[in-house]
Amino acid sequence: MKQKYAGSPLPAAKPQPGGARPGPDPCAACTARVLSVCNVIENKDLGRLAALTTSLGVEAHRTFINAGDPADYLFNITEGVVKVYRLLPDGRQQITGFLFQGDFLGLATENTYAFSAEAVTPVRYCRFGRKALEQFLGEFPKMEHRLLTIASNELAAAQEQMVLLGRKTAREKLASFLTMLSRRMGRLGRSEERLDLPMSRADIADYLGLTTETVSRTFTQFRTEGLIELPKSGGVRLRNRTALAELGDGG
Amino acid sequence: MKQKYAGSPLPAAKPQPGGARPGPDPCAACTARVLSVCNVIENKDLGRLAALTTSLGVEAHRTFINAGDPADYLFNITEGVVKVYRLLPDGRQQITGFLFQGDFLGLATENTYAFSAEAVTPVRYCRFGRKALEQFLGEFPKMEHRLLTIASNELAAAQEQMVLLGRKTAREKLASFLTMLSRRMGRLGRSEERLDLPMSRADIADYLGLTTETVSRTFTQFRTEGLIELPKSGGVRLRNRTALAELGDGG
DNA sequence: CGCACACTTGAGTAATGTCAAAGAGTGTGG
DNA sequence: CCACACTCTTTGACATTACTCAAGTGTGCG
Repeated sequence: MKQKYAGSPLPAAKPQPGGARPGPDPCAACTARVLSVCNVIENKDLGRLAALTTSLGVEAHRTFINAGDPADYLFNITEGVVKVYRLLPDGRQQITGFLFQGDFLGLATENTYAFSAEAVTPVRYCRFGRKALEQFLGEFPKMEHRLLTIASNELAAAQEQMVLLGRKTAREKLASFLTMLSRRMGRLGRSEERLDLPMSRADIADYLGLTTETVSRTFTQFRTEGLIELPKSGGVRLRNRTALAELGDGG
Repeated sequence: MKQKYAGSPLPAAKPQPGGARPGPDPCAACTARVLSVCNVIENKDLGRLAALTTSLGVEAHRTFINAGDPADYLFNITEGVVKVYRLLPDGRQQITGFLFQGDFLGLATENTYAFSAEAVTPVRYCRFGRKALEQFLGEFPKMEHRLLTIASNELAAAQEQMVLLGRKTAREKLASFLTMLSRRMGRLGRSEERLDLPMSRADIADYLGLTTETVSRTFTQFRTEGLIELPKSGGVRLRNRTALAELGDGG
């Protein structure tokens, strides 16, 4: 199996970059805090937040939210990559987003989740009880305000993705995807040129509304055209980010 | 021109169902209030809300939000149908949503709008200054909470639309659209069987990621199969809503 | 009455999907 | 240590859905 992360055991409490560390006040030590919803809570109140939080790890390929399950928790990804998706009855899948360090997950107005979420790599997250978090939000309106900002951002991203799915060609879709990922990694302080691509071709296809074959062929096209390199070690190197960004914008 | 609403003049202050009426406390008289974000504000505070509000009307086919413009206002649709859309540089259009009575519009985190909005029929809306509304939200956290609920609902709808755009066939897309519209009209207390379809075939196509021709052909198919009727007077009658709903769900 | 516009229908095309097979990397067990 | 099995990816041949281009129909408005 080529799968880089399959079955790798995930130590329950191993301190790692971006992970919430165990201890009396894990939130204070959380290296993902600056990236996340928690950054609006002052140090003196972090203990309160920590009290609602459980830090958990899941191995790659484990589904930790199932569509239809009671929506009892909200999540904050502290490490790893998550895919959020919906299924049609016959198994067709649409991935609605990939989540990274600092991303928030679980906003729902129904009593059950309308989506599923699966770890693409080994993942660590903080889990909040819904009821408890709602009470906390009542006391800290700053956090509710922050959540509204996050939701607004996601809404804008969702609209952008609708343009991609409804109106872009396969080439434009893949170029958009690589550009988005590159910018995302930049914001996380990682390389914008050399991307890991932890998700499979099938996942990329299910995110872009294509098939694996079309994704693969388009990668090959881009390589042939000198836009990217596909090292044997995996991942992708963007050789011409400007051209990719323009192509992705339909220019 | 078949266009039912083109150029029809819109009296600036004519009282009409769902419209905010002029007067000392227009919000108190607003028949769209129960449907909208404003329903969390108690009667005694409605005057405060009314003070930030301007009730305006636009004629059909007028664009009242332009992508790229400063995001100085938020909107609450009180009457009519609005399309929200994004454009690619070469003119390809993706409609991200149709808005009806009571719908809220304008959440944005950037300083400029990332989308455009155009009246499909004559439209009336309440307009809030962004700064003023933000201050108001600080005083009425209930309203901020309500906005978060609205944003969460929209997020769920956006994910549903991504499934449609990325994974459904033309038939499934149109069936989903008709079903969604039918349920929407039901919630507004209108007929779920007899739909107006104020938007053009081109708009429907731009919403579903199709062309007008494909939308037209699929309508004809549905009519041939006895799923719908297409009266000369316009609109559509759903003859088998159950079958349409199943088709739309990919069942 | 006739133009303008939206909608429908038809014919042919192109982009992407489907089906099939081969290549490549990784882990397992002999 | 090597061979096998497994999965992911790539590539090829072909099929199909939906798009493009084009013409024709219908309706409202000037």
